[in-house]
Order: sequence, then C-alpha cells, then structure tokens
Amino acid sequence: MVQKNSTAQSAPRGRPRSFDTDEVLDRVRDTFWRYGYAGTSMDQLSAATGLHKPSLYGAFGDKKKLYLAALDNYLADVRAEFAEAFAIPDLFESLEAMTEWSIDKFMGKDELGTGCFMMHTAMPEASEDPDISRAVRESMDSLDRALVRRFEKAMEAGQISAEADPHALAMVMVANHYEISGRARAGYARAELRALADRAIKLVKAMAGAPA
Amino acid sequence: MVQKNSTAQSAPRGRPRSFDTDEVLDRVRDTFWRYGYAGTSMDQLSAATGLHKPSLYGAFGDKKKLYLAALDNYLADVRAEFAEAFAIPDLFESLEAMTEWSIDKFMGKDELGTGCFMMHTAMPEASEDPDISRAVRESMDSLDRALVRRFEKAMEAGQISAEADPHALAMVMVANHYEISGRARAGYARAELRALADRAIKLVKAMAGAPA
DNA sequence: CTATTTATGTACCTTACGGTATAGTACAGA
DNA sequence: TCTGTACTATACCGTAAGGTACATAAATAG
Repeated sequence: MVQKNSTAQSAPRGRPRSFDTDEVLDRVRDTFWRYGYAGTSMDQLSAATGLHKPSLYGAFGDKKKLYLAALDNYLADVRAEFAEAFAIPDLFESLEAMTEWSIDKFMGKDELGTGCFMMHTAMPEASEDPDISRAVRESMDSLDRALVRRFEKAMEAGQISAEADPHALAMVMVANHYEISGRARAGYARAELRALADRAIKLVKAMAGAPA
Repeated sequence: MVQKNSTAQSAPRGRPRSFDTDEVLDRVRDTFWRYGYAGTSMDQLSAATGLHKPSLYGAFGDKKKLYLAALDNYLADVRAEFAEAFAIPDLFESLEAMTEWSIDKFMGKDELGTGCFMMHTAMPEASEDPDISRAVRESMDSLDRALVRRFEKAMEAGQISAEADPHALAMVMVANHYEISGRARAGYARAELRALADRAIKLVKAMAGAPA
C-alpha cells in the first residue's frame, strides 16, 4: 500500500497488451463511421482491428463502451484540430483552416464521403440513449463556445466590427459545419462542400463588417 | 385483355388488404425514426403496425424497400408542408411557418426530440447504400431549389432588396434547418430550437435588406 | 523456480435477426 | 356454387448477433 498511486514507471502486473489502444480505437472509429453504430457488428470490429473479440471486450467492456471510447477519441481530435485552427491570429485564416480540415475529414479516405463521425453515428442512437445524447450535446456546446470565443478574440483584436454579434457569427459557422457534414455523407463532391464553406465565410465577412 | 390498364373502379381480384398502407407506413416511419434503420428489427415493425411479418413482406418487399417507402412518404409530406408554407404571400411569414413546422416535427411526440427522419435514419446508411444516398441528395436539392424559388419570388414581389442573393439566403435557411434537426435529436429544448430559427430569420432579414 | 496476474485464441452459448413455407381465409368473376 | 387469387396467421429456417468459458501464454513479484 506504500505506492498506491504509483507513477508510470511501474509496469503493469500480468501479460502485456499486444496492441496499441489508440491505433485500435482508430480502426474501430473508422468501422463505426462507415456502417453506423447499430450497423457494425463486433465481428466486423474484430476483423478491422485484427483483435479477437475477447481482447476487445477485455480492453473496452462491451460494444457501447467501445463505441463511446471511439467517440471520445474522435471528439478530442476535433477539439485539438479546431483549437489549432483558432490559434491562427487572423480570423479568416482561422475559419479557412477550420473548414479545410472539416472538409478533409468529412470526405474521408478515397473521397468516399463519410461526413462527421458524431453526426452520423451518434445522432441516430441519441434519441434512445441518454449517454450518447449527452455526449453529443456537450460536443455541440463545446464547439459553440469555441467559435464564440474565437469571434470575441477577433473583436478584441480589432479584426472585425465592435458591433458584430459573436453568437450570430458562430451560428453561421456551426450550421454550415453540420450542413457540410450531411452533404458529404450524401455524396456531394468536395468542390461543392468547399463552395458552401466559402459562402459561409463570405457571409461572416459581410456580417462582421469592417473593424470600427 | 380489353381493359388492360383498368381505372380505379375495378376492385382487385383476391382477398383485400386488412390495413391502410399509409397508416402502416406512418407507424413504420415512426419506428425507424426512433431506432434508426439498422437499429429497427422487422419484429419491432410488426409489433408497431399490428401486422404479421408476411403481410409486411407481401406489401412492401423487404426491409430496405419498406424503409424506402417510409422515407418517400416522409419526404412527400415535407415537400407538401413546405409548399404550403411557401405559398404564404409574405416571405417572413413563410419562413416562420417553415421553421415552426420543422420544429414541431423535429420535437416529435411528447417533446421527445427525434430530429429529421431523413437526417438521422437515412444518412447513416448513405455512405454504404447508393439508393439511399441518391434519395438524400435529391431531397436536399429539392429543398435548395424550393427555397431559392421562394426568395426569388420575394424579390419579384419587392419584399426584399433586388440586390439580395437568393442562393446565400437559401443556404442560411437550409443550414439552419439541418442544425435544428441535430439539436432536436441531441435533446435540446424547443425554446432553444426556436431561438436558433429566429436568429436565422433575423439574419435573413438583415441580409435581404429593405426592398429597393 | 514458483505463484500470481493479465492477455490471447478457440470454440461456443443464447438470443434475435431477416426472411419464408404452408395452411387457411375472404374476396371477384364466371 | 365453384374457381382462382391475393391476403392472413402460425410456425419455422438458417444465420449472425452480442457476449463468454476455458485453456494457454507472457509478463511481474517473491
């Protein structure tokens, strides 16, 4: 009991895992992404990860916990990327970076068109599963806040008019974000998504006005 | 062979159906709506409609055809309601009616929060199923066109500035529409959806300017 | 080296899935 | 009334679903 909360150097006791959890979660995420939560079987996940089912169950619990782990993984990734984009000093470069990343992600591998992982795999379950529903709400709120803060920062930096409404501006970008996700999954071409994003950025420019 | 394409008055030959197809499709739609396409079983649909499975298979084919029939049903409903809303002479009353109807639909029975049927049941399947993907694209295009036409009509009627951009205005309403759907399914309250819609309408007002 | 702990791999369990065979039933037409 | 036809009801089929028992393997602790 001496070293109760032992730090990282002490190796775990039994046989070590033969896989990297994050890599596995990436494969899991990609599989759920294509086929949806209900549409993905544990056998598919087993095949996609190369792990046998008992390993998956041992490491993550059950299908839902595995999904939630993949969702967390995805959302953390989004938050990190957006934080990076929003750290760019110029507002419109920020928005450009944000939309560019989204469109890349939403097109997916081989320009297949997969949309937002959360929108198209978590939302169908959200009406029946309060855990998933809460995760979605938290993520939406988080994106709202991040965008509002970004616009407030731009106002403080004098990049846009002091009379601009950060909440209205954030709404435009958020709604555009979700729309692009839907269009991507419906099979619209990258150029069409880009045009939508550009339109939104242009609108933000018009709304935000010249710096006072 | 005389009356090959007989008109409606000739009754069908065998035992008549004991159910009304549209009523059944409504129940089917509601069930898919809650649990998603993959998350809904034929047994659930059988229970929800009160029909035994052979009747469902006999009338609709298989699960996917049954789903597509429910989707068609839903989309026809949306088109009809929006056509009605867009027939209101005043533009902003039109938009009010459109959003009011959407929010009602998206909240669902008992304010449970179900979102748009197409967005949350068809989209997850869209990345793997070209039939569903195409139906979604057609529906999105149709809503785009309807909104653009509505704004053009408002311009012709001198309700908004002749310099306004109908496509930009339509984009705002469409993106807002899909966003409200997502928020509804994530469990946001009706008042929050209403506030989002009002913000979009307010933005449209600002963008459209006073009639020249 | 031995005991303990944890992960792996195979094989399997129970249940639920989409779909159907078959026997019976209600109608139109002759 | 008889016949053909289409729908209904029950019971069922083969398969795939989520999840696990159990024997084995690889590590640490003593």
